[in-house]
Amino acid sequence: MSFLPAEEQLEILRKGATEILRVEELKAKLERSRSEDQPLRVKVGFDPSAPDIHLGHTVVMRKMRHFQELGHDVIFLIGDFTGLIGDPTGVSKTRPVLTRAQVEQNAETYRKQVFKILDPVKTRVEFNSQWLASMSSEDWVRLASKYTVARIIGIHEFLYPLAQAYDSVALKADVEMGGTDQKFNLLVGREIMREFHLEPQVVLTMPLLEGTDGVEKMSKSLGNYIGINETPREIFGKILSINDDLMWRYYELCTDLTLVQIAELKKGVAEKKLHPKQAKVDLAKRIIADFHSAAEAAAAEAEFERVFVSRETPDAVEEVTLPCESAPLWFPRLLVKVGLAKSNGDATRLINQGGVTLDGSRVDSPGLELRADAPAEHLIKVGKRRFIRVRFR
RNA sequence: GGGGAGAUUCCCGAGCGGUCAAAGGGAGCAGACUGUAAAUCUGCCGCCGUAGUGCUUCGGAGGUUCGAAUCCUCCUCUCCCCA
Repeated sequence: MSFLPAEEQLEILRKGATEILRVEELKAKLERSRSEDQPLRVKVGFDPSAPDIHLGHTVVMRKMRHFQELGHDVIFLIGDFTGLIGDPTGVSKTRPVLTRAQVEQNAETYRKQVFKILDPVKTRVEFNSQWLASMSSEDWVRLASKYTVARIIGIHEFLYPLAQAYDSVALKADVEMGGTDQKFNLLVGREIMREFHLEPQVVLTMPLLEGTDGVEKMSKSLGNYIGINETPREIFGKILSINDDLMWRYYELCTDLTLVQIAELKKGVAEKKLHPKQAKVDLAKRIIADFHSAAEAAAAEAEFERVFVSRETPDAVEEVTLPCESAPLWFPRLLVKVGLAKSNGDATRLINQGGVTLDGSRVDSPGLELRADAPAEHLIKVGKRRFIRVRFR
């Protein structure tokens, strides 16, 4: 294995990073790694309770891949033990205690998704319960004594970063990465490693990606996320619906285009040589190609054009099968049944507002009754994008 | 330990005996305009087959009243100030 010169590696690693503490140390580590022909150990911790990876997570994962491409080892650390404590950094509420089996299952889910981005050969998956669960109270006291807190904080607020820091000790991490919200925890790792007479890890933080609303950071609980397991069609739609300004952010953090290339695109849009929608379409295709394939990305685009520009029916529509009934079915009730409305009143409202289409024509009266006494098929559309095919059988 | 302030529909926040299913804003949803963008405009935004002197909702439990989100009592929780 031959490594690129430290300077060149550094340049790649720097792209997109918010902060590197400290750059000189990273450079020194890269140089040593090169001269000794030893890869660096790059550690990133993940929460075991939320195995649905979304675009926000991929920002850091992309950087992990950069390390892999440069020949380094990446440790995908599943915080099954720290998960019990709960990270005080986020707004996370009390977490349910996960069983061994659940953790295993979540880990499996992680693996499936993670390797869409990371190189499976160069990725080590570890669980921190491996070393943390077996620690005695004495060990904990000893560990805690290595860190002085200036201000008085809650015990678990203190425990979490400490445990995370100990992970770095156990793994002898050279680099730890995380979102900017992780900075404090990552820095604790440096200090604790010093206490253990290890060379402190370099801390690299990546920006937090805004969700589709463009305001809050992307998170599952806020519902503003784009999951990498979503269908190409869904991802395409979600990306197309983000604000134009936000698209540049996604370009920077979710593609491997260089800053120069991105600036070029921006300029194109500013000079009206490139339609912003086209730029967004390209973005969506790039992202989909990463998690699925270029062919699927192209298909998603074609589908999108058909459904929204030509106003045709998508080819994959969710289907619901209902038994035939001799009595006519009140339409609003049907909407509730298939999950397109919350209540009859809600359904009625949607109809009154002209948002409901049945078999291609607008439903204009909430009093509509549908015959359901013989097998039949209907296509219902609510709003611009919700389709359901109902089958009576 | 002492003294204050408060808990309202998804969120913020008004209401302080009837005219309150509860102002206003945000979010969300639908429509118009578009590039399913943003911004903007319009409408909706508790449930009940659209109806009523209807039902359920204003932290929880009781009480006072013809009538309570609004008053009283107790309870739970949150915040602030003094020690």
